[in-house]
Amino acid sequence: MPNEMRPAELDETDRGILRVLARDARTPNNAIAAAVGIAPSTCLGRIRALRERGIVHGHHTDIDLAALGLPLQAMIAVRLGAHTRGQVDSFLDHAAGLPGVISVFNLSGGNDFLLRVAASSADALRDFILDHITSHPGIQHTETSLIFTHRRGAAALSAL
Amino acid sequence: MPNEMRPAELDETDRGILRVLARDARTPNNAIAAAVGIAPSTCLGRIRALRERGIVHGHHTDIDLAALGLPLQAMIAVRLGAHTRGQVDSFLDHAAGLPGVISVFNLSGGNDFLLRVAASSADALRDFILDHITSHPGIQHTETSLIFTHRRGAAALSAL
DNA sequence: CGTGAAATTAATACTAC
DNA sequence: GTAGTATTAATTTCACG
Repeated sequence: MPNEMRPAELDETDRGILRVLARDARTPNNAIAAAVGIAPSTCLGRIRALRERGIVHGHHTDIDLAALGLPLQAMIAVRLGAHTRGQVDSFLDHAAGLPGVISVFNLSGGNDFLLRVAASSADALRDFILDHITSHPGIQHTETSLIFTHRRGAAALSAL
Repeated sequence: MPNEMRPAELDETDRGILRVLARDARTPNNAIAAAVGIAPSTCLGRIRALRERGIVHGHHTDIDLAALGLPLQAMIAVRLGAHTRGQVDSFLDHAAGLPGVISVFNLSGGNDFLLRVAASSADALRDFILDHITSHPGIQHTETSLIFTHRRGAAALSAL
């Protein structure tokens, strides 16, 4: 989600901290400090500043959804009839709050939205689409693809 | 990425721990313990077990890519000519390692892959596609959509 | 499994450079 | 901005219920 941020001046120390945090967000402050060669107290201030500057959004744990009873994942492409800001924002809010939704993208091009969802079964996925997506006002078309596999890239790391 | 996991028996305590970690992966162990009503030492063991059982994959920090000089994000749909396992795996490995790639999905349906990428500019995005995607052997078609906005859902939380 | 106590290690304010 | 130091708090191990 590109927002209001300018390129922001990050020195090599900040980059090092981010590199460590991107790989393991639970790394102790202590260990981060050692990894980048500064004192722990300094490191603490840096991390706090990175959060306050909005460069660090948060820290999330990747949980195996299959282990939680959601072994299926799908991408649902959604097209709206109209494209007023109201329609778009309304659907975005709606979709982000639905159970099983991992992420929602608002896109340019033929499809307006892409939803990544997790489901317990093919039936549950179908029900999800019928109950929460196609039933939403203004939806013109949906198209669902199963996600066979997912791989995490290293976008953040490659930019550091 | 649905893999080999069975629904896995998670009691209410495990679920509580995961709920806390999903929201803030840097929550201290003893705060998690207090939140779910167990001793810190017990909590530590639970968290370790959740990692060993593969239920927790890792902890990642969300970094603002715009602040890192990558203000643009796009979804690139990719279609292969053939669909042998070799072709698919080869592209998956290739794509996941490319700079700026946030995630790679292997899908059913018309498009074989979906790449979420971050770029510094429209030119950089075009270069990325020409240099790394369309130049890859076996690529039949690509289609790029800009990501205007992204919203994180609460899939994990809704399953806990 | 769960715990509580003990030892080690880390987080956090300060202070000062 | 950076670090040293003192205090408070958290992590970790382990013997035991």
